[in-house]
Order: sequence, then C-alpha cells, then structure tokens
Amino acid sequence: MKIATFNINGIKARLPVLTDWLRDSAPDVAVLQEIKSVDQAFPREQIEDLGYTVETHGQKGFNGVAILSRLPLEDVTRGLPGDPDDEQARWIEATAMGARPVRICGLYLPNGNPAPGPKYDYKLAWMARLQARVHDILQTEEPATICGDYNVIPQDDDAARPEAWRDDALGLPATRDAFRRLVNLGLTDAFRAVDPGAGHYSFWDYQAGAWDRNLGIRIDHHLLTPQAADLLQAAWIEKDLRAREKPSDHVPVWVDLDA
DNA sequence: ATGCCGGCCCAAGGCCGA
Repeated sequence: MKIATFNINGIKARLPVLTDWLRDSAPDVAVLQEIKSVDQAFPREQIEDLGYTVETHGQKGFNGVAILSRLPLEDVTRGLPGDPDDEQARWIEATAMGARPVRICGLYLPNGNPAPGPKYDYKLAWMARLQARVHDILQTEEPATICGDYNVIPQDDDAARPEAWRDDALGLPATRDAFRRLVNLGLTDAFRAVDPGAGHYSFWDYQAGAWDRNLGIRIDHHLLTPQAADLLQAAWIEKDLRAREKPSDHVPVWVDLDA
C-alpha cells in the first residue's frame, strides 16, 4: 500500500497538478492538507473519475484536509478530539482496506507563528491533543500512519539553515520537545527509518529563490505505529514535484507498506 | 525582511502561510 501525504496549498489552484500527479505517481492513498475549500466545493468528481474515493474535512478559505483512496475506506472520522470549541479543520481519519487494513490519520498541525503568542499556544495545545489521540490509537495495536504537515522541524539536519529556525514556531525547543514526546510514545519517523542523512526537505518557500538555492525544511512526516513500522518497505520524498509548473510549496512524502 | 511569493476571501486590500 503506497501512501503519500501532500500539502497541496489550495485545491482550486492545484487541481491540474494534483490530477496529473495522481495519474503519474498513482498513490493507493493520498492524504492532503490545506485544501482551502469547503466540502461542497471540493472537485470530487474529477478525482473520482481517476478511481479514487474522496473524503474531505474542509472549511472556508484556510486549512482543510482530505483522504483520497483507490482502496475502500471505512470508519471515517473528522476533527481532532479534545476541544469541542476548535473549529479549524485539521484532522481526518479513515481505514484503508488493503490486504491488511491500515488506519490513515491525516493532519495539518498549526503553524504557530508568531511565537510566543496565542497562535503558538494553540499549536502546543493542539499537539497535546494529538498526543492523547495517538495514545489511544496505539492501544488498538493496529497498523496506522499519522501523517501530514506537522509544521515541525524535528532536528537540525532537517533544515538547510537550522539557525534561521531556532526562534521560529517550527523549530523552537518546545516544539521539538512536543514532537519528540509524540514519537517517544512508540512511533517511527518512516523517512528517518530508511534515510538518516541530512539535506532532505519537503518544503521550500516560494520567496527569495528558496527552491533554486535548496533552502528547504523537512516538516511533512509519516509517523508509524509499531504494527505499521513492521510493514515498512520504503519511504521517500517526491522532490521533483517542486520543479513543475505552478507547484505547491510542499512535495509529497511517501511510504510503502506491505499491506 | 515584521512576507521577497502565492492562495484565499471576492473584487481591494488584508489575512494567512512557514
């Protein structure tokens, strides 16, 4: 089961790139962030025509997540538990029915800038709720990937210029600590399990020639439960997509599970 | 660079992203 997480930065602006990518790269499951669309406006028919089931959790203008799957999806849930007043669309779950079922959890973790401030407080509170949800998921002892745009640079090796992120919400010690606590529940960073080296990024800013100068950061991740980590065949970043016409500022991050 | 680009709102300029 090939699963890709991809922050598309707007479904309306990215539909041609997305459909070309679905045709060319053919993920079994695509987990999308920043669809920036309400559910009713999501162009589901054009994606269904490519053989995908479409499940969205959107909101007007910002945020929004979705799961596209060529495998049947069961038990779809929307929204991260823990705060009934949180109206931001940043979490969706479904079980992809492959040879082995895999729980797919898609997330768009809050950016948190400027830090300190209320937006950073929201980020840390959201990460605490994520910690609680992942704790519960681990109790199921089932294969699962908790994947998406984490807006976290886990280590210095995950940034071309780590010093530039030390005081940023993506790289602050408290952010990294919260991410490490999450991993330490028993998750595996799939990409790092197969490639421990520096210089691998999943985001390059549109500005200041960041792509041309390879000034990237690795902030899109698959964190696998032990049962999913046991099925891990490969993990990679589809860097080439950043060089296409009208690209997202993120690229897809993949895992292949024996499922 | 406390926003250089790009997408969203929706028709202009502001908000947001990382």
